[in-house]
Amino acid sequence: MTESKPTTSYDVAQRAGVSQSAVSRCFRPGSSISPKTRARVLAAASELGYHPNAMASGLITKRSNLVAVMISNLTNLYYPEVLAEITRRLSDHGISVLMVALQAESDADAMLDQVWRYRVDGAIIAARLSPEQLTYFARRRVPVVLYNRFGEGGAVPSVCCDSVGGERLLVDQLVAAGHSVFGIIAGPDDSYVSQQRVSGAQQRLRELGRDALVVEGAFDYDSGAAGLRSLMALTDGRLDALICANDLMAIGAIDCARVTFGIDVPQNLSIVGFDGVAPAMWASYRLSTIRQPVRRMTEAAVSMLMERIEDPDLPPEIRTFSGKLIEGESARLAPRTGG
Amino acid sequence: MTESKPTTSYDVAQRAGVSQSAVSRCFRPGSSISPKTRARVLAAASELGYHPNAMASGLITKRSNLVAVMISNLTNLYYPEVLAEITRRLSDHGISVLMVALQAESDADAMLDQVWRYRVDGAIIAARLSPEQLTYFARRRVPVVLYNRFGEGGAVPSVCCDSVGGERLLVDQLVAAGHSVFGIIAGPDDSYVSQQRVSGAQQRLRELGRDALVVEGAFDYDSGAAGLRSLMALTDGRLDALICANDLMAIGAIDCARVTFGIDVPQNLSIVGFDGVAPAMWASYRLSTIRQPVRRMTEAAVSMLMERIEDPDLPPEIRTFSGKLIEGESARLAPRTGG
DNA sequence: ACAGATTTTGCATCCGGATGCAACAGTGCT
DNA sequence: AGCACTGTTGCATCCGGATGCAAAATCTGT
Repeated sequence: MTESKPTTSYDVAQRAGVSQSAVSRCFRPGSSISPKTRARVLAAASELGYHPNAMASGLITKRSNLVAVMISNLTNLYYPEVLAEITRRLSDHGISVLMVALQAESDADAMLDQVWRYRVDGAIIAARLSPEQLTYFARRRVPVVLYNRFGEGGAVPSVCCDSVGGERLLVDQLVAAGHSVFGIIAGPDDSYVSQQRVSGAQQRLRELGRDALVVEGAFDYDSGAAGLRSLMALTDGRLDALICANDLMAIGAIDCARVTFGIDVPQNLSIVGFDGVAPAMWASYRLSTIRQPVRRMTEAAVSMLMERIEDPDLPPEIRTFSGKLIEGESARLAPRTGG
Repeated sequence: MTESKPTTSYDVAQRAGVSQSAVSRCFRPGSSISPKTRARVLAAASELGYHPNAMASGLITKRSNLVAVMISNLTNLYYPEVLAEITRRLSDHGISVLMVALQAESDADAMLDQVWRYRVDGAIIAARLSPEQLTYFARRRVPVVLYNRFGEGGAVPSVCCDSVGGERLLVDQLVAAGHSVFGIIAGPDDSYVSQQRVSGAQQRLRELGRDALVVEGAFDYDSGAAGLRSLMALTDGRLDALICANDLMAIGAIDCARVTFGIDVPQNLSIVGFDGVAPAMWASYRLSTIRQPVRRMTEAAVSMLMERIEDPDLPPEIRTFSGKLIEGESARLAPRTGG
């Protein structure tokens, strides 16, 4: 038994003996429909396997109920969780996700073309877009929430984890525990998160009268290892505290320290990361890091977006969340106060 | 300068001094348009920032250019790469991804409702759906490709990595290397992949006159550790070869072996996994495993789907890919022939 | 320059649901 | 019964592009 032609609201209307309008109103919350008619229509609909056509309704209501979620490097361990959370929360609002996975910066325009064609109601962006691309959203009045990014001098709503505060926390602990030779492995230098984390750490180190060598990484495992090798060379092996701009590089550095240099972490070298991804908690690493409150951040991102879809004129807002220090065992930290 | 009202093909037509039909034909490959008109239209379109409305065109062509990608546990380390690959490949075909992240089995129906509403042209499914849900796709004539699943007795097109063959390879090597007490940590027992992997391993062990204890896991890190503890208890610590149904459990088991039991892996216990996820290659693990050819598999999934979108009457087809043995260092394997 | 072949163009209509408006039914009250 | 009022319903129309068809424009060959 194959339903060859898809059922429309007219089919349902005919079967239920009502007008097409009535069917439409049944599936549209807030419309005026008598319980009796509603029941008849819903019965007919389920017999026919009817599902309202989102394209037709989007066409006339100008609401696609689609939100673009743009993520640059999905393989970053941190983002899958974010994506899953966001998708789930949006679907609670009856909204589906148009997935946009960006590889290089280059293909962003081609991907954005898709976004425009589908007339998404909004976008959550965890990818690097150019200022022009961002303002284009504004020009088209498509609400946007940036995730761990910062755009247009604060004119774009964003949800961030407090990188500066997190790094200060880590630095305080490392300094208090008596470390002396500091190294930092940054992320790609066009990354806002990396800039924040690195400068947060540097600033606090300076405040405490310390200094740090910085090398650039790429937020991935290999560059953590490579970064450590560079820093070991630069410090003649005297490095004793390593701050990595994310967990993945910290993990790469830990492995490299142990395997390549035979260094005991944290006895002879403290390594800290940032993010709180799942592998950071694994027994081989027990990374000392700052865990981003993903649940609260995604919830904020989604609710900020929904508010702006309802009222596009809401002023931009930047919500910053504090990360939680995970003591772990990859760094010698100051003994807990009152512990 | 805010474009308050979105531009339509009529606006572009007016500006270019042509009819709306001409504009439409400019954006539809294969339509008859003179180069001169085309240029005029494209100029006007770009001046106005025009993007065809995918909902309007989908409504009339009955092609949404949307494909649902359904993934159950995004946090599984293996799927993000699959998702990124699939998204990229689909977008090469001008198709966007409607992301469906399933948490529990329970909410599948609610999520599917979204899928039906958007009249997706097809679906790639890496999630457990009920037979009814799967046949519903067929009834609605929406082509589907399963990813590492098996449906309806082979009546649904699928792309799989050869679990049985992979496990045989691993077992052969483990047996040849002289292991004697085998344990298996399975995945959830409703997982097709787990069934295949476990029975593949068991079958080959039996052929070689060996036997294995099996405990159930959940495809995650913790259940790898828990599984190892169970097996150690069951074997009085004599376990010397552990086959895990995926890498993540193998990693959990390695950590548990080293940290909880102080066992040297692979000297006193060989552990193998399956998938070839990124962390499996990390220096702390160097997991001996079977790497799924993700690129080739996603390419196959996408092209199989595209073919069936063009011609929905193509017969089902199951394409199985062989994984590649990664020797790693988490298991003592047979010396390579000819090595 | 002209008939005929070919391409380009515009017109009108369609896709499937949403909604303002007017007609209609049902309710409560005098 | 009559009237005002709230609650339902159907009609007609609209959203924005796609496309069959016929008219118009361009090209071909002589």
